[in-house]
Amino acid sequence: MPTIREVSRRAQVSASTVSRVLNGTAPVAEDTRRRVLAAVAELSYRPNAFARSLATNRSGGIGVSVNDLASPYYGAMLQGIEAEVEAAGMHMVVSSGRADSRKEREAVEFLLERRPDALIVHLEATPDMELLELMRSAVPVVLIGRHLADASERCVYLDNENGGDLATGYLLANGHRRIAHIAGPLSFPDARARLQGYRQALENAGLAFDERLVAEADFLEEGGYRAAKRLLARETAFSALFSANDQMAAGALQALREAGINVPDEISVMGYDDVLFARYLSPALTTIRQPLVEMGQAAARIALDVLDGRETEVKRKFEPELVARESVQRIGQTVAN
Amino acid sequence: MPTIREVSRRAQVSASTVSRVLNGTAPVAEDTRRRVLAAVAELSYRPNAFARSLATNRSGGIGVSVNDLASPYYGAMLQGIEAEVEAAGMHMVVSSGRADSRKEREAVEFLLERRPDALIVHLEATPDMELLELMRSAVPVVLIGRHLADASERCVYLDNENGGDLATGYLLANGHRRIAHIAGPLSFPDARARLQGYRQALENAGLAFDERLVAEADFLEEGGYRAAKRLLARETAFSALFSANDQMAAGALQALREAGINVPDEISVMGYDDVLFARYLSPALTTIRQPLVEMGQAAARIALDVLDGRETEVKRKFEPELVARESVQRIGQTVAN
DNA sequence: CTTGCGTATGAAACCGCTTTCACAGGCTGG
DNA sequence: CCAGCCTGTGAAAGCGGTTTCATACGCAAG
Repeated sequence: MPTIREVSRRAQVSASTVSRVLNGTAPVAEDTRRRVLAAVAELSYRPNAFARSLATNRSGGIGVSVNDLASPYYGAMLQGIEAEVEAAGMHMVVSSGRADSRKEREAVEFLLERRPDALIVHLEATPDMELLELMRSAVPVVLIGRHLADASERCVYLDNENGGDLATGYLLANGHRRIAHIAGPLSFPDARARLQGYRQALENAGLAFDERLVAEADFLEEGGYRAAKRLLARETAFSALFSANDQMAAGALQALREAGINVPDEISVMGYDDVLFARYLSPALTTIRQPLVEMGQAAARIALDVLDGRETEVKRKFEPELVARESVQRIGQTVAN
Repeated sequence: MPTIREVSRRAQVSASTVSRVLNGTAPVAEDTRRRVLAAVAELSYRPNAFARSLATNRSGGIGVSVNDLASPYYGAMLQGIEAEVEAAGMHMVVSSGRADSRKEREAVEFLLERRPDALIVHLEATPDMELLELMRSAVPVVLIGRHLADASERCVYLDNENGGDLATGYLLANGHRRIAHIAGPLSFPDARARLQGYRQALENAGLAFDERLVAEADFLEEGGYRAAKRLLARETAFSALFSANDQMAAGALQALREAGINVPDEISVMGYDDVLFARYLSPALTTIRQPLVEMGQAAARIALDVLDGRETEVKRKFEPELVARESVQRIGQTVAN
């Protein structure tokens, strides 16, 4: 591996000059500049990233923590983050927190040790207080998928309460009155907000909240499957089911199928997130779209803006959007097959 | 941020000693050791990762390149890699190559610039020659999901030909004779091998290969959907459809549904990969399982072993396994609903 | 013809760690 | 009793960049 000094010797200049040419930090005579570039090419020189980091105190890395690398939900976010980060010539260091407060803390610690220039985190299990403390640390932190009133300008989030309301409202508009809900882990703000939106919509429609219609699960397929079974076992009739995310909805669909219940003829099902596979479920899942890729991009853009000391004007609050497909149907109606 | 020198002053020792305590690179008297540790704690000192990297020429990072961060396929692999890499106290720098030979090259270049200690790459579009050249470079490279005869010990892969054969054989065993195939991009070795396995199985069964039964697509849902439509439009009857991956199978399922064709009563569908959502499709997808998480782990383990100069004894070649669910049915039979 | 300024460049300090080398002191074995 | 060897420690030399500071040069202004 050639060093900057070797390049400088070959180009008959000092190391400083090579550095200046490469970084454009000071004017260099056109002639010198060409010699340097030629030497760089001939030796196929690559600056040593460590040395550069040490000198500049910049790693060029953005630490990213999400819950689960294998989930389509986080995958979409990562994709958005990656696009922006790499466009800025930086890279992502990713680690997952597995939705456990201790593990989340470890993941953040882990990333911080690598001295990233900024952190983009999706932390669900970490309490607000701890989050605020983290955000006071030296490295800029952007929160994704969560809103903290005290750090609003560093949060990219979706109005989940509105989303829950939208989902439930759509079911109500289709004539449903007995609407079950599979909630996410209620220790997560997202899950609570969606549940809250659900209650809100019921209330607005003059319907009483019935906790026998609610089952808490874990945002995973298997959990949704089991939650649906529990709901069914309670023998509290319902004509529609709103799941707090698509993954659980997929599980629920399976549980209903196994129980010989036709969706949407007998029970309508509503998801949340609009992950990629939602449209390929059968029936294609009606759901609430979260613009995950865009949210990832926004988070990255904010982080980069903060790093460069720019005042950021990126959109932070995203609105949920209903995506009507086949799994919800007007009550009483039956689709001809 | 305290430096090692501040710690050393506080503990009344030299910086060397602090370094030795922290890294365990040389024996240190128990008493000194305690003083150092105390000073570290009091100052909440964290070694500067850049300086350390510069001195040791080790970044502690493993570069990982996959095609698509949002796909369940790569997500599972990443998960496996992450587990091993973090257990070894290292981190992942990830970048995606988007299955395009130029972009793949860029992604690798990008990672190499960050001086990772090793590279784990899933490169589909890059030609063998270029791959071999990459593997001759200074940093250890592990190939995942692809086999190069000339670098076998650095490849973690699945026997895809066998997988294609297994899938097709299962359909044959269920009495199917007219079996269509949605292939992946034939520029990818994986896709070619699966197609080859398909031909192989047909041949073994004494059936002629009929290219009208094969449609090439892109490994994505949408592509599978369109490929299935094309196949249907050809009016070449078939009773079973083998898709080279689950994502395309999901799309195909949708196309068949739209065409009013019942799966599996009229046409059986076979996937490949067993990604998470496969079981939640309707009908639940019968598929070929690729142990993606394990393969990711194996790749990481090999990389770490090479780094430590250990002779690795990790399994490299994985065997496909059939997962029978509901989308394939014995020909002529009809499941009671 | 000075003076002064702007431009282009080099020397050297510095970033914070690891590691080599030297050495002191206490033991061991011949 | 002394040579030789451990064990524990410090000083200093890197690692390979960036950046500050000084300087040389050319040219315009006085």
